[in-house]
Amino acid sequence: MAQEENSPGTRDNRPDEIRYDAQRIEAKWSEIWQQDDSLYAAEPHTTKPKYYVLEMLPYPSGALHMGHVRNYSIGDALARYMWMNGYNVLHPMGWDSFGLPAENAAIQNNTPPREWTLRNIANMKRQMKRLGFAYDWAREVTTCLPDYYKWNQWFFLKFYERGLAYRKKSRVNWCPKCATVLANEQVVGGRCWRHEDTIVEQRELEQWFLRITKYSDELLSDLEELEGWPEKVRTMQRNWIGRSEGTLVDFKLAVPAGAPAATITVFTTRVDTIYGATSIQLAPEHPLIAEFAANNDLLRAEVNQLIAEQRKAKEVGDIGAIEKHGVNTGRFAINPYNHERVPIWVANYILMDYGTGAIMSVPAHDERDYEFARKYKLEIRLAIIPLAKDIEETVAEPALPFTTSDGTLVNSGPFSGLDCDEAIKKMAAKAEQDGFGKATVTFRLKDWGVSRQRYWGTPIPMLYCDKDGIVPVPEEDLPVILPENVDITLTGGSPLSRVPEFVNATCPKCGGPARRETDTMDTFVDSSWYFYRYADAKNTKAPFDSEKIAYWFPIDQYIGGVEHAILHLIYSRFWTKVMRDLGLIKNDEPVARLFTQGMVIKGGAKMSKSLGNVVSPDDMVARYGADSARMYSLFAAPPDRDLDWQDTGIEGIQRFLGRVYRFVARNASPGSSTASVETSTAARQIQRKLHQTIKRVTDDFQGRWHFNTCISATMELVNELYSIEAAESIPASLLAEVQRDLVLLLAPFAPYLAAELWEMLGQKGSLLRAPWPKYDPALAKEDEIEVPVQVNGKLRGLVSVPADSVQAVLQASAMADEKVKAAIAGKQIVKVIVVPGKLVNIVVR
RNA sequence: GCCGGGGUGGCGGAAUUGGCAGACGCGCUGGACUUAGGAUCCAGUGCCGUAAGGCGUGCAGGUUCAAGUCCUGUCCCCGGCACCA
Repeated sequence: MAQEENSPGTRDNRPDEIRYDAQRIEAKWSEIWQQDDSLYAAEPHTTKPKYYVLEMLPYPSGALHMGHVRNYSIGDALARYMWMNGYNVLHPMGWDSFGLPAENAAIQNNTPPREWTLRNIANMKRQMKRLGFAYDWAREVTTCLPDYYKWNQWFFLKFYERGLAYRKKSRVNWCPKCATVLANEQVVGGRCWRHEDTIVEQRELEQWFLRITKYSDELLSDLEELEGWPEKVRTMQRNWIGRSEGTLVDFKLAVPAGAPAATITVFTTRVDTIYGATSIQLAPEHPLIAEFAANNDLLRAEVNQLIAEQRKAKEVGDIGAIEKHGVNTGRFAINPYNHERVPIWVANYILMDYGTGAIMSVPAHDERDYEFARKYKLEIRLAIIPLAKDIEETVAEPALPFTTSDGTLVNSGPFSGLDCDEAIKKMAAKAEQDGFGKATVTFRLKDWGVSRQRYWGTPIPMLYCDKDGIVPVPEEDLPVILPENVDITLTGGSPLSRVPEFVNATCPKCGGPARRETDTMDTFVDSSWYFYRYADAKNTKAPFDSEKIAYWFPIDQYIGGVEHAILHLIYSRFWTKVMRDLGLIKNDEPVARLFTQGMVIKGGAKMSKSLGNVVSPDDMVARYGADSARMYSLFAAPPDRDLDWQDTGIEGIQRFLGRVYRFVARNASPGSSTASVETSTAARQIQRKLHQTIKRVTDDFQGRWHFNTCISATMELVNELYSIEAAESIPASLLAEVQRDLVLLLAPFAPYLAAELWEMLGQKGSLLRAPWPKYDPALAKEDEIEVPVQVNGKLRGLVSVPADSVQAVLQASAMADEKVKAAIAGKQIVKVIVVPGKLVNIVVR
């Protein structure tokens, strides 16, 4: 019988007690695992099917938080399960290690960003190893090192060659706290994604953009194919891309005869309602307004007011909530369909950055226009009669005509009588034919601004020559190394611009002096393709070998937080499509299946320093062990939901692991039991439970990933073992089987304990390559079941019958039950419903 | 406003196809072992009721022999999008 020594630190455990000492076991195996870095390596030449499981790489902020532990525990359990099922598994890890916090830390602590970052990586890597995650560290990717960012620069040059990277001056989002530009995707409700209290300003700057909009249609349509992605994420991306079909229509300004007439182009999805247009509404920042206001200070002031209102609304984060407010410019435009003069207004609900910044206002068929028209007493003119079925609900307020439903056109000249759908087509065709408009598609998605006015990022490999203009750095000169010992202050402008050795360069075209681009790349560039690098992390000749990508991609399972649903996950889809078009890869999409796990919260709130409810993984590991911390993060909730961390909950897991440990330790060398599985009902019961448990855990891995129920199933098995063990001895052969399988079932969740018990059972070789247990449906089947008996739908009794009992037997047993007899005594039986294997319901009157 | 997800004991959560609501864990109560118990083992634990029994899955209806699960309406919570023309 295995025995534990007393640990000196604990109060005298009695010597005959076996104690689960997680710290001792985990220290021992940690040591063994450190010796062999190839332990979790994928096999280079194998006939096994491949499986690429990936968790989103962390930013090296300093230490892991429980959200990481949960994320990696899910991925690690899956990786181990797939290994045990005979797959060639790729399970790598890396560091998204460029970014602002390193720079901010540098300013605060006077530590260079590189040093700060590498120190954090070392610590987090230590934590990951201590938690026992099975990563192939030989493939580690660190994005802030030149061997990685060189390829960011290389890709940038390829993008540039293809016109997918370009420089332009435009209004961009500026976060004063970050002291840099932000991409549209990094602005949330008008605020910085990293500084929720900071309102993003607009600045006019010259910046580098990546032409993601070239792929708008494909990014949208391919979402349909991503059946392994959560619907929620697909919807978020669909909304973000924001495709909208409509028509552009040119309204000419009404001017005195002979004068040149400017044009206002409006975008509308409902050109069929254009005969109901009673005004034009311009965005306050529309370029034409400067002209209108040239000699009109009052108008200028009023428009400035509207601009201020829009800005205010953005700050509040609810642009729909502000009251509609507009100004009549006193000008008119001509509706090209009916040649009618309509007044031109400026309104605070029109956005310059969507469509054309100008709309035709149709109060009768648009809610916002309706509201606006009523406020300013503009004409409301009907152009659509809704279909009969919609009339009752839409014309609830008959005083004024209003409907947004489809229907039949009226008051619409030659188009009267058409259905809306047909009218849209014909009217767009008419516009195109007569040269005053056309059908078009607009997107909400904008090109990706990647310039950042900060230091800690990939230098953009571009030069500016007075003679040759913008000149790309030649490929052979890559990488453009990010210099060290740079003075980082938030004085504005890029820190690199204050490093003359960096800025001053030679033009590769003319050999004359050139100036280097001093902005760095958005860190989302780094994470857009990092998972390809894992397939060939050490390649110095290319970002990767295409053959290797063809083998590993797409990623079979990607796991991470939903907060990246539109940032990282849309950029990396874009990057994949560009790489495909460059001929580097074959796959259209990077990720076949995506899983977004819930957050780890405490006391109903997100963990945060200010709330003081942060749970530290190091602390949990020290108190309960890595196995308990990992397993609890899987047990406390299904992985897609938020998890409320409770310290008493993790104690329960530790207790359970102790029960497993003691059971196996006590019975590691089974004695000579005379009982046999065939003769002992208790043994049969254990055997059945074992096979049922294997089935449940296996099914959950294959299907819905509810690891919480996997773990409770295993707990039930252990509870059963305890209750039987006390009563009688278990046949030696069965005991050996059940111990072995129990350890295998735990291996994905509690790798340390599983390794220890595996050894204790005298098993040789890595548990990771041991085959996952198989269940036998015949052995899992119940012989006898308890069937509930209802009378009028209320539970009145339970009868024990053979599992395969036919209806008649079930009914007879039910009728024979004393409680049931009492319940139906003196009543007339109307009907008896018998569902074999489920229940009996007797309906009486 | 639109699109997702959710609402079940004191708590985290089970119930995959309509078929014993509350698995498993926490907490709590009691017991055993013990010099000791914050270790371990055993038992109990939805609510009301001494009991028989009744009531229970946000709320109100409906379908059904049978509803947490299906249908209609409604309220609340979380996440995303939003004067998107």
